[in-house]
Amino acid sequence: MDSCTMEAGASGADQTLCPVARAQALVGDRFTVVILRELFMGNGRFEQLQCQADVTPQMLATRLKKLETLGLLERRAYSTRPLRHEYVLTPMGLAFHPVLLALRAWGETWLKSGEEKVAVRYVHNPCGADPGLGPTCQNCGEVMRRDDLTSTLDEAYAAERDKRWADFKPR
Amino acid sequence: MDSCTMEAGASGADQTLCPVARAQALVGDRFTVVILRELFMGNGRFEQLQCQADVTPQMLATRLKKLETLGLLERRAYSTRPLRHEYVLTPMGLAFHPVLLALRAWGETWLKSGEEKVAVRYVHNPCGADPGLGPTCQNCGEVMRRDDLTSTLDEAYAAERDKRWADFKPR
DNA sequence: CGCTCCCAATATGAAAACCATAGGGATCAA
DNA sequence: TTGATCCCTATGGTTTTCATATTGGGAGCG
Repeated sequence: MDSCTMEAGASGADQTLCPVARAQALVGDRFTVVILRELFMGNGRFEQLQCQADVTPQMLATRLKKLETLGLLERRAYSTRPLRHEYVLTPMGLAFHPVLLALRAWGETWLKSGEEKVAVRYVHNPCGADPGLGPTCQNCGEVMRRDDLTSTLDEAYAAERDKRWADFKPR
Repeated sequence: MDSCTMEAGASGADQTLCPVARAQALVGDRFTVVILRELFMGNGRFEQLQCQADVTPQMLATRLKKLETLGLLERRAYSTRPLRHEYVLTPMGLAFHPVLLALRAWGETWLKSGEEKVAVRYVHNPCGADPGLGPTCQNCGEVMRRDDLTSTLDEAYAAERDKRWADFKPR
């Protein structure tokens, strides 16, 4: 195993008192956040992650091990006979959701041409309305909690994902 | 200039419809987020950034150029005669604050030994109380907006930063 | 058994990113 | 002139990441 990839931040990022720097030392690379996004979307299988996060299997294996070691996710067997595992977020991993929500809001606001629609639309279950980009529901004002949200992919984004999977696994 | 460092996400991260992946393609490396943190703290000078973010000058220069190109910050002359610049966040950069807030909350919650105090304590100006880890003020319930917050560094964290600066610039 | 498919990784060598260190140009103070 | 400060660039070696191919266990099938 490549040791350096597994370490947090080499120099002193894991010793600083700054929580942002600490978090960044764990999560600050090109893949981890996107992998977490997939896990939040319910894709926990190796192949799916590799496809949708656009990661090489090596990087994926390394990241998953790291995240498991850190306690953000755990392996769970979804099939015993051909022993197969999927990756599931732990409470620590689930607690990361607000970061993704904030990143989504920023990306939707600043990184899109006006043409495009919101990639993932939510329904805020308690009030039944679209909560917007958050962090609070624009309709009822409550904080957007993951448990209270139902998500729907925009048609174009769903198509993009389907295509990726189709190209990844040619029939 | 090394071309690859400047590009977003190589393969297709800037073409995906997912705002998280897009944001991650810009910001997803070991330095950028910490640099942004420093800018939010008001440290806009090259040397300070280099010291507090623990980055080599080369990486820092590259990242600053990238962030300027992307529109998150701009160079501003703070001295004309020995022409010196500092780096200041634009609206697009300022809009990134919720992400740092979410990262801070996660880091404070999951990445600290119980011993340590909160590294940065806020006062929520409208209500005068400590808003907690957010995203809404635990006292008055309003969303934590950067403009409404006054920050104080914990003594230990302030000492850590002072020491870094002292070691960086030996008297 | 012999063959193939599926899924989850690993191996390997090449390419890119990154780091440590040193240096350079501009200004100013002594 | 000498030294000091600040911002940034250059060089060369180390580490990480990528692209591609391959392994290995188990199942299904003839």
